[in-house]
Amino acid sequence: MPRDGSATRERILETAERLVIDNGFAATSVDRVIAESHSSKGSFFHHFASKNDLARALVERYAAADVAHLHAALEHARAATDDPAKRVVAFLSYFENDADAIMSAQSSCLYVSILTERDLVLDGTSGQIEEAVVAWRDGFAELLRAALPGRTPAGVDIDVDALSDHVFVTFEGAFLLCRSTGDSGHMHRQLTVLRHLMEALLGAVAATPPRRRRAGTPSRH
Amino acid sequence: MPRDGSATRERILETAERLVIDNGFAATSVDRVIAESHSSKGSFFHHFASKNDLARALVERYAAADVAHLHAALEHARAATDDPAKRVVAFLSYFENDADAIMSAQSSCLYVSILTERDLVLDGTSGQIEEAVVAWRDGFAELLRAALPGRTPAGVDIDVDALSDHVFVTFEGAFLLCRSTGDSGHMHRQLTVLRHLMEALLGAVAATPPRRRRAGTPSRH
DNA sequence: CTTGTATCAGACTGTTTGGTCTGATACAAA
DNA sequence: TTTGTATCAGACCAAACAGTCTGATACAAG
Repeated sequence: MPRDGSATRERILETAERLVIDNGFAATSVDRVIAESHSSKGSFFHHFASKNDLARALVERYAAADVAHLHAALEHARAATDDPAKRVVAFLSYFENDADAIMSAQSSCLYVSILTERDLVLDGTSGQIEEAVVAWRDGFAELLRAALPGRTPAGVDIDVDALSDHVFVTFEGAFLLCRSTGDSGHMHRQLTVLRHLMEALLGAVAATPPRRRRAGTPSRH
Repeated sequence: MPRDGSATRERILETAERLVIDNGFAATSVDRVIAESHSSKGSFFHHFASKNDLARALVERYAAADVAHLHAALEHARAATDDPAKRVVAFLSYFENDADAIMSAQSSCLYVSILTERDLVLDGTSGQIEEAVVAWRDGFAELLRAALPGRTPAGVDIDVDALSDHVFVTFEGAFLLCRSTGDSGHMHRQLTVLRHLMEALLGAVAATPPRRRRAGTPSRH
C-alpha cells in the first residue's frame, strides 16, 4: 500500500546507515537493508540506482548533518564569549558535553566504514567526505588563529591547519578506540583530553613574554 | 611444485594484508587473494581453515608487529635520557620520525579495516586488538606518570590512561585523515601536533608552583 | 471514469562468493 | 622402493549477491 512516498527512502537510509556503521558497506547486503527496513527490492531500486548510489546518498546525508553539527558548535562558541581563547575552549566543551549523546545515537562514524573501502571512495563519495573535513579544518582554524596570534613559547611555529585537523582526528580515533574496547566512554574522555591539551597550549602561548605582533620576528620563509 | 612450505603462507598473508587495508575485509575475496599471491584454492584452505581464520592470522601478525614497534619506541625513549619529560617527548618524536616510512609501507591501519566489521570482531580477533591497545596505553602511561607527578596548573586532574590512549587515537585518526584527503603527509603533521600539545602540557605542569608531591593535597576520592 | 505516474511487491537471473573434493607433486622415513 | 605426509592445483558446488522485470496499488489530473 504505497502511501506517503519518500518516507520509505528515509527509512531505507536510516536502516542502511546503522547497518553500514555496524558491519561495513561491503558486508551490508541490499537484501538485509530491505528486510530490516520492511521495504522491497522494487522499492529499493526505485529510490536508488544501485548499491553504490546508496553509499553516495548515505554520505551526503551524514556529511550534511556532520557539518551542521560543526556550525552549531561554532555559533555556540561565538555566542558564549568574546575572548578568543575562551571561544576555543567553548567549542571543544560543546562536543565534550555532546559525547555521550553522540555515542548512544551511533556506535561509530560512517566515514570510517566508507573510507575503508577504497573502490567506493573513488566513486564520488570521497569528495563529500573531504569537503566535510575541510569545513571542520577551516571552521576551527578560524577560532584558533584568533587565539594563537604569535608563536609558541618554545619558539616553534604551530601549523594551525594541522592543529585544527586534530579535532577531526580525535573524533575518528576515539570512535575506533570505543569500538576496539566496547567502551563508548572513551569518546567523552578523549574529548576531555583534547580540551586539556588545547588549554595547555593556549596557556603556554598566553604565558609567552609579550612579543610584538606582526613585527620583525625573524621569519623562516 | 611444492618446495618450501610456509613461505606460501607468508606470501598469502602479505598479499591479504595489503588488500584488506586497501579495500576492507568483506570486500576482499579469497579468489583475489589467491590470484594476487600466485597461490591456489587448495593452498589457501590448507593454510587457513576459513576466511575468518585468515582475519585472525592477519590481526595476530599485525598486532605483534605493532606492539614490537611500541616497545622499540619505549626503549629508545628510556635510552635517550633520564629526564621523565624528555622521555615523553623522545617517545613521541620516535614516531614522528617514522611517520613517512610508516605511510609508505602501508596506506592505512589494519585495525581500521577489521574493527569496522563487527561480525568479525566478535569472532575472536577483537581480543588481540584490545590487547595491543592496552599495551600502548600501559606503555606510554608509565612514561607519562613519571613526568606528570602532580596536578595540572589549572588544578584539574588529568586522566593519565586517557591521555596515553590519545597516542593510539591520533594514529588511527590520522590514518583516516590521510585516506580522506589522499595526503599521507597528514600522519607526520598530526604526530607533530601531538608532540607540541604534549610539550605544552608538560611545560604547564613544570611551570606549576611547586606543590609538595604525595603530600596533603586534598584528594577527591 | 480514464489516463498517467509515482510507488511498491516479489519472482527471477547471471555472476560471484566461500568452501569442498579429488588428485598430483615433492620429499622424508622405513 | 614403498609408504606417509605436507603442500599445492583447480574443477566443482550450493548459497548469497546485485540488479532486472512484470505487474499491482494508490492517487492526482483531465
